[in-house]
Amino acid sequence: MTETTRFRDVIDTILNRITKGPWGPGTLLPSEIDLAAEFGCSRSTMNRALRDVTEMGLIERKRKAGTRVRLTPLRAARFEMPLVRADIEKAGAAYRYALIQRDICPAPDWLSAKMNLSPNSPALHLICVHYADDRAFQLEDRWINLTALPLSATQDFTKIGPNEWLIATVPFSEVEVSFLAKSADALTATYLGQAIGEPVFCLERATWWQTSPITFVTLSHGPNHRLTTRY
Amino acid sequence: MTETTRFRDVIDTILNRITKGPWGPGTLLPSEIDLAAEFGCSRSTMNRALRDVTEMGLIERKRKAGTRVRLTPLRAARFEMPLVRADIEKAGAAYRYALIQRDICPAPDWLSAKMNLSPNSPALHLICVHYADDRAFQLEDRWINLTALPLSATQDFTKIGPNEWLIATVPFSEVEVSFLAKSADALTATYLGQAIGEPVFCLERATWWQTSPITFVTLSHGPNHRLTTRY
DNA sequence: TGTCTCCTTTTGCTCAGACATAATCCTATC
DNA sequence: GATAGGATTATGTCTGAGCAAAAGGAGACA
Repeated sequence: MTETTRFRDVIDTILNRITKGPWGPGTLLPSEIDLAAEFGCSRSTMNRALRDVTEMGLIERKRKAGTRVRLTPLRAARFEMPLVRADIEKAGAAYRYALIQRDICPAPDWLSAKMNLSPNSPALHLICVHYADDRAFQLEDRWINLTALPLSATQDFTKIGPNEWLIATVPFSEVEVSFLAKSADALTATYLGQAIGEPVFCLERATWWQTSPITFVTLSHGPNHRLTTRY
Repeated sequence: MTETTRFRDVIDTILNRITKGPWGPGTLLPSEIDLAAEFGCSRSTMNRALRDVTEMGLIERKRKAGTRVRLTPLRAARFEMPLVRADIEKAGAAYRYALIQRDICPAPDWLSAKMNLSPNSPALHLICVHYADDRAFQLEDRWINLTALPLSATQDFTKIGPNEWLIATVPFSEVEVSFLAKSADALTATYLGQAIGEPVFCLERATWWQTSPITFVTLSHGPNHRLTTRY
């Protein structure tokens, strides 16, 4: 009698066979139909199980070629990145936002290179701080491509942060996210209340919409910040 | 004529309605059946589309209560964490591994607390370095619960790293991963070739198997390391 | 008023069958 | 032997139907 659901059972068995069982790295699994027969379920169910295992990063599937256990069984983890506001309010703190600096200037070279902008195209440069109970929680250093989003030049960012405005305004399509550790520079140190050179946990996010670059942001966090997930 | 697949079209439309259309945060969507009728597809297809959007983190679903747009539209990102070896070899560098230190001692308090170990239970403590072309790439500081995995005490970790051994030996079930930025301590500085206090990008991973704690590891990376994903 | 039970709605999952599509394999042809 | 094209096969997707499980709501009853 199955306690849990069918496809979850199937997934468990598959995981076991991959990690300890006979299906070592590189193994070509039987076809969906054969597996469905073996497990006594329909192909739909087997398909769903195998799709889920694929998402976990353990197998690769190609039409006609079949299903193969990856040579390097990587595990993929999902990280949720809520709005700063939600993040702060969920922790029970009061959220406050402040615009520190606002500039319109040609995009610097590193930005043009990273986002594939035409050289010297105009950009809106914003620096903001997000506070949790009057403690600085996150420093936001954002560039917005004015060619793609001229509307942002007239937007007043003193009340509503650029992040929330962008989410409400632009549909996302392509996003590149990076996590890294940086030394606090003068600006970061000042606003996050750290010493220069102290480690800062940063998230960089570049966003495109149908190949047109929209925005690039660096989010720097205060000390001891960590991003966690379970699975 | 649909260029792409049906459920992908449905997803796109749903995303559009959420981000710009009439379905603001908190909206209660129509039932699967009604939506399927509106979109001219079967409930299965609609179900898959809605499940996918749920996975993206934009909506929440509950039986009988219905489907609701999340108040805080978080976006989830998937990060792949391959084996160090695979990571290094993919970059075209030669992989080398070294065991620096091996200890058997009672688990320290912070570890017992974090992993929910009984106090002073024996643990195997390993420190290893992973090199890419003779440059130190990653420092691995690992604790293994000897009560759950007594086999590891007799395992020779001078040739094969504990990570690869564990992956091949223990089926994983519950994993907690954190990213954070640390200051390099003496040990890290020595083996990663950095100055003390320099920022280090760290990954912490705790692993359980059926509620029994298996291992806790801190992976510290050299300067300028970053973890990136696109979606 | 409070609580307990039963009913209904909505999502969760499974099934069998079907067609579409990619990619490999094989064969005919030059 | 090389190449082009068709047959084969495994996955990708869709359908319509049905049962299961969760949970809100209504009504009975103390």
